[in-house]
Amino acid sequence: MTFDTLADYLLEKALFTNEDLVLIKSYAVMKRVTKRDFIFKTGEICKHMIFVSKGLLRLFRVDDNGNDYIIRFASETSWMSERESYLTGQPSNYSIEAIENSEVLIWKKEDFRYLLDQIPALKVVMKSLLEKNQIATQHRVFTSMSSSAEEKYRQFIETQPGIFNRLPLHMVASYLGLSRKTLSRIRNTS
Amino acid sequence: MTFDTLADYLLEKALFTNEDLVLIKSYAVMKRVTKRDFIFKTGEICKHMIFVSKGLLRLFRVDDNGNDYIIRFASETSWMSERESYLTGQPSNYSIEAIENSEVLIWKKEDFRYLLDQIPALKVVMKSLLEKNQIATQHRVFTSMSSSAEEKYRQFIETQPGIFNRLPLHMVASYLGLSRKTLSRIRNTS
DNA sequence: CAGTATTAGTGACAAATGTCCTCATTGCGT
DNA sequence: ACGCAATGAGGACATTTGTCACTAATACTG
Repeated sequence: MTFDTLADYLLEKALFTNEDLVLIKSYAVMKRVTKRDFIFKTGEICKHMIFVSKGLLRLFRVDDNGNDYIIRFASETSWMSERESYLTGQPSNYSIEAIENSEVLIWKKEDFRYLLDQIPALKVVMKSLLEKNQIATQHRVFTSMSSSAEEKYRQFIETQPGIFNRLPLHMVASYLGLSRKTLSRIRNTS
Repeated sequence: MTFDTLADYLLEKALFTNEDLVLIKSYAVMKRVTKRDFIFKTGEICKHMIFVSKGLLRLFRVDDNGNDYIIRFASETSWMSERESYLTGQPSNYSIEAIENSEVLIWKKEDFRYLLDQIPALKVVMKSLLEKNQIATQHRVFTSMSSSAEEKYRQFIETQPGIFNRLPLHMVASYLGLSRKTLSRIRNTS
């Protein structure tokens, strides 16, 4: 069942009592989304925290020319939300879409804040997550500047093997900031 | 005096009692660094939190070919540290160097953690800082993918005017992930 | 104040990457 | 099962960006 995935995940990360888990669950809404469904659209204000129990999501942004750039993916046992809008309360420039049929758990922002206050272990988990995310993003900035297209591609396969083979190549290109052409060139020079 | 800059900064951000400020100050060590001095070097473990009272620092990383890439700058009333090493306790891939003669306040990691525990206002300030930093970094990832060299340059001037005119151009190039040649081309096509 | 290091610019050329288009194949929805 | 949409590849060409080498101006240091 969908919530078990979260429970297992949490218990792996920190000490949660059964009551903690029940409380967390009580505020969660389970949602099934099918491939290509939007969970969240540009212009909306992000008022939810999302946990992916099954499937795969993408957070992306569209530029003035209509090209889209994937900021990050979230597969099973990953959290997803648009932090900027979530924190500032401003309309978001990003969208969240399901790449596969997925199952997610959703909490309202206020409820999640309440849970963070009530359950120290949850706070610890989320804080460590943020830190890791920050480190990963900074690393990505460095890689995007210092690595060739080919290196970026190889690194992506290495560091995200589980996700890589579930993605159409144009999404890999979008994530890496490359054109499809460049990507297909790289692949045929290996 | 150096510490006053911090006090003013903090009082602008949140409510601090006089005792709070005295406590924060009591753990701080003031340091003057001259242009080109390193505050922190690759390979070391980052065990300090730094506040820039005066001057300008850069956090950068060198790749295998010896090219360096600036991750971020920190001028007066900015915090600086290498979060990754600071959090993980692992040797850092980054260095911190003074671009101008600067004055900084330095706290030991343990002391700063203690201060965060003792002074809720400080925690609030630092947390909000992290969030802003996260948002800015994510935005930078998007810009690095979606914008041309020229757009990146224009955006940098717009968003960091105060820092821009204190930097040699090759550092702007390094921050933007461009070659010096590209940057000078851009500047002469305006 | 001399001398060295730093900085900005540029020409010639090479390499990387992008754009636009076409085509074949796969796979999904009705 | 059929048909359209999505996917992956690639040819031809344009554009961007980088590399290397050199010059000139400026700024800093002893």
